Amino acid sequence: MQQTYTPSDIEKAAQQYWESTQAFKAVASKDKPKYYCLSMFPYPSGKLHMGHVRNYTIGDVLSRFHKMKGYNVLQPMGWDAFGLPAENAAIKNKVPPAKWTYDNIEYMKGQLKSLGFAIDWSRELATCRPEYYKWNQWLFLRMLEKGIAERKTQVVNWDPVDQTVLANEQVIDGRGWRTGALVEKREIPGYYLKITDYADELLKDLDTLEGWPERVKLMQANWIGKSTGVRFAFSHDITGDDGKLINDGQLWVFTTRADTVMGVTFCAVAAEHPLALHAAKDNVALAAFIEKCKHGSVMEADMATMEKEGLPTGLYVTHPLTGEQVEVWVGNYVLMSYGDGAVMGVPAHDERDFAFAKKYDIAIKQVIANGDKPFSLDGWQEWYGTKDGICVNSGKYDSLDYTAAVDAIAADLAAKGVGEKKVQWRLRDWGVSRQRYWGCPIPIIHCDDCGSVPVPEDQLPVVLPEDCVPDGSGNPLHKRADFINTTCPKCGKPAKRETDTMDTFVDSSWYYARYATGAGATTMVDAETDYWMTVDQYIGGIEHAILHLLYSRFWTKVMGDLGLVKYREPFAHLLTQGMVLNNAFFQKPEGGGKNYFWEEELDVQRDAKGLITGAKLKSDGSVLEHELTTMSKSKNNGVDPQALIEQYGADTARFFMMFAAPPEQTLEWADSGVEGAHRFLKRVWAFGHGLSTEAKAEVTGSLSEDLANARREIHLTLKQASYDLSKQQFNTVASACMKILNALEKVQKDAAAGWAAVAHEGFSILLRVLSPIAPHIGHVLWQDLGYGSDILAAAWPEPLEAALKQDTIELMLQVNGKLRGSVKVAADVSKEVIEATALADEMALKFMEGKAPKKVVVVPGRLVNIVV
RNA sequence: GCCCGGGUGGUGAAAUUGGUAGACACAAGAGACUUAAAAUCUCUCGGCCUUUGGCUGUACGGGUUCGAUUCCCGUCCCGGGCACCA
Repeated sequence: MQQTYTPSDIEKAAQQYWESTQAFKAVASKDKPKYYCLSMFPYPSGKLHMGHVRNYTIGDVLSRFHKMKGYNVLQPMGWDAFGLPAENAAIKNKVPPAKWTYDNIEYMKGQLKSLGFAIDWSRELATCRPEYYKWNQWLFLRMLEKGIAERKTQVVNWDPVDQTVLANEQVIDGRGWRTGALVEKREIPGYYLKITDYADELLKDLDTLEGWPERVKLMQANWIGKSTGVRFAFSHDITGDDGKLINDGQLWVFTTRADTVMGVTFCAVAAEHPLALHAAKDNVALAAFIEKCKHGSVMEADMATMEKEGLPTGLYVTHPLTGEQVEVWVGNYVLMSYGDGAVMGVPAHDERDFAFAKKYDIAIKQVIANGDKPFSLDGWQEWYGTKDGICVNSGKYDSLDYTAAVDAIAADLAAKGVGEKKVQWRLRDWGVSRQRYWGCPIPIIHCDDCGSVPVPEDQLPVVLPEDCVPDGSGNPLHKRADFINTTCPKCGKPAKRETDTMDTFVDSSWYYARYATGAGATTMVDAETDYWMTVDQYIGGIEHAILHLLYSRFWTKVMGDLGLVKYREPFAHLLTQGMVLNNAFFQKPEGGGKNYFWEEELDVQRDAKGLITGAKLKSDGSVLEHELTTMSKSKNNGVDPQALIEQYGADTARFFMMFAAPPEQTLEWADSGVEGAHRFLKRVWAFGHGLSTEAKAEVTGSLSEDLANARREIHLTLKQASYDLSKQQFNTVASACMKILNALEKVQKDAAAGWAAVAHEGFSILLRVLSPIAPHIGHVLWQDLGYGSDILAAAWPEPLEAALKQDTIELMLQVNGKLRGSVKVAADVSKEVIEATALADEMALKFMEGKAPKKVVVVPGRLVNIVV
């Protein structure tokens, strides 16, 4: 074997071996338990970044570990290939999104292959291929039939200059990212999937997901947001132009605080609410305010932080319990699309209403008391808003607590026929229509006579033309007569195709099932899918904790209800990988937004601790701001792993990435430890080279103390590493590899008889623990040292009790909880003997200062604490 | 603003989830080898002090406990998500 460690040769040889033996081709088989290990597929943005390397190395370590444990492993890979960045690239470079995407896929696939991942490439898919998205369309049509999909109106960001719908990401400080024009809210028709019909099951089934992190389940539960409240109506006799009562003379609201209904002093409605529009007809100021509300953001974060503003309508409604007249206001914080587009205002017991009432001088009426805490109008107190209190100033409801008051008030409202208890979900239906070109066409044909007609199944897929070049204004499909013009499937007259495409979350909601179908499947899923599903281990970024994972769970349940699959949940175990962060440098140009620059374009100043104190553009010296954020194409801060792979090899890149931090932890990227990882692999190689000429033998008989200690250290470390692997804590598995090598190197080669046996035993353990992380060097050394032909077929090592055995153990000695020394005792000694030994210890006596022990705490195998 | 995480040496981190704080590394410093450099190897490395010893120390302030990085309450800071980025 070669004397020097040359990753390029080693990695080529190992990869050729895997390729020629089809080592990672997954074949359904009942002989072994199956292990479906899935990493979230990448968006083909151009190059891999460190987040990808982290994600896929984690998946690969788990895949290879399970292969060695005797599982039938499936690890597939594919491309989340539709999306906005391809259109942005098209605008910039005048290249069709399809070409850009396919070129990126080809390059990134090469990068993934060079990292030596144990992927079954025969199952590769790209969501922009008709043979894949055909089934999006097919399932969408099934959902339409079942009433799970429906057409209604949606609110979008509209750029009036480009005449284009903007994604939230493209709205910067209320303006279009390219035009700088003030963005308007606009209502347009679109398709929704009724995920709210599944809210209950999506919430309940979280309890069955034992392999999911608690925090993700908690986030999903909060997102679904089940709350029980009361929906009730204020009455009015306001008539519209047609002479009829607006909304049948009822203003409906929903509240989770029905116990405070007696404290209502105003109502607030959304700017688009019929009462608001009615009042605005002869109120210029109100009309202007409503117009202004149209320019607000549709994003929840903006809604929650913006200044709450409102205007009175001059209209009054009647309180259903008190009969009092309550004024209706228009509030910029009330959403028409949420509930009934109206809310009750209880300033005394809702922080937002309190601020609103103070600002506009609306009455504040206390109806909840907490002990004898004084209620003051001066400032908001935390307790005003809590549910622990009793009703006051509430007539017959006085002295009731929260639960009793809600029950009584709900009953009275129900008796009058103007209200009822209602379960309310925070979760909203999933709007899937996108006014964008590079996505899966929605299979609908619009006919002047027949309306919206589903495309017949035998005409699927509706194929997206791949040669369009978007220019940023409107959807380029509108200019494609060959795509748009068709005939109505119902009446045969000329008709137009829907040009909206589907949300890319649709594509990623079921790809895991498609990987598992057999080659050449003629249905969406097949019998082989049943063998592989569910996914045993899913790995991906924590940023997907809610949306993608919730949509996938929903999609699975829909497929289940359509009889396509038997499982109700797609992912048994979930590992949420921490994000890889890097500094991003930007300037804020006039008109808002952020312009990002690559660090190479800048001079970055740092203080003695390495913290960034400032950054200037090399070209003109202008000053930049910086933030620590996720690596992404749009922020010009992604670190391409290619240079690392070329300089040090894939094994170093993988090993370093695993060593740098535990997988779930956020990682601030710095390559300062890469050298160390590489040095370690060089030492592994050198040790293997030295050992390759030593005869192999079983460890027998008694060993010298040094050898026995080294062997115990190795087996102890192995035990810890196996435990760490079960916890999916790979950074300490990597350091375990280093500890084993340190132990092996520490004993002199000629120290004693039996050295070679211990060294071979230890080194073969090292290679097996190391190989899931650094598979190339593991594979080649395993062969070169003659341990076997394929390390993947080798059994996972088990620590030997004989090697771990110890006669005496050392316990830490504490006096009053402070470390004062240690005591050595026989390993099998009783608590009483330990106590006696400790109390007789010189250091113990010194720090007891002659006082009698009050208590002696003995923790077996760890410590003894004398309390005086 | 709301929901979910995180904060430990100069740096990345570890601590078998209440039991020796800083394993394993990186960086730095000193030394060995070398004509020299690289590579490699050895040693030192949280802070303070009166240094074969002691005090102190896990963002900050309290609490529970024989014992707290770990559990509880409060505060500050950082990251993720907030429904059209993926």
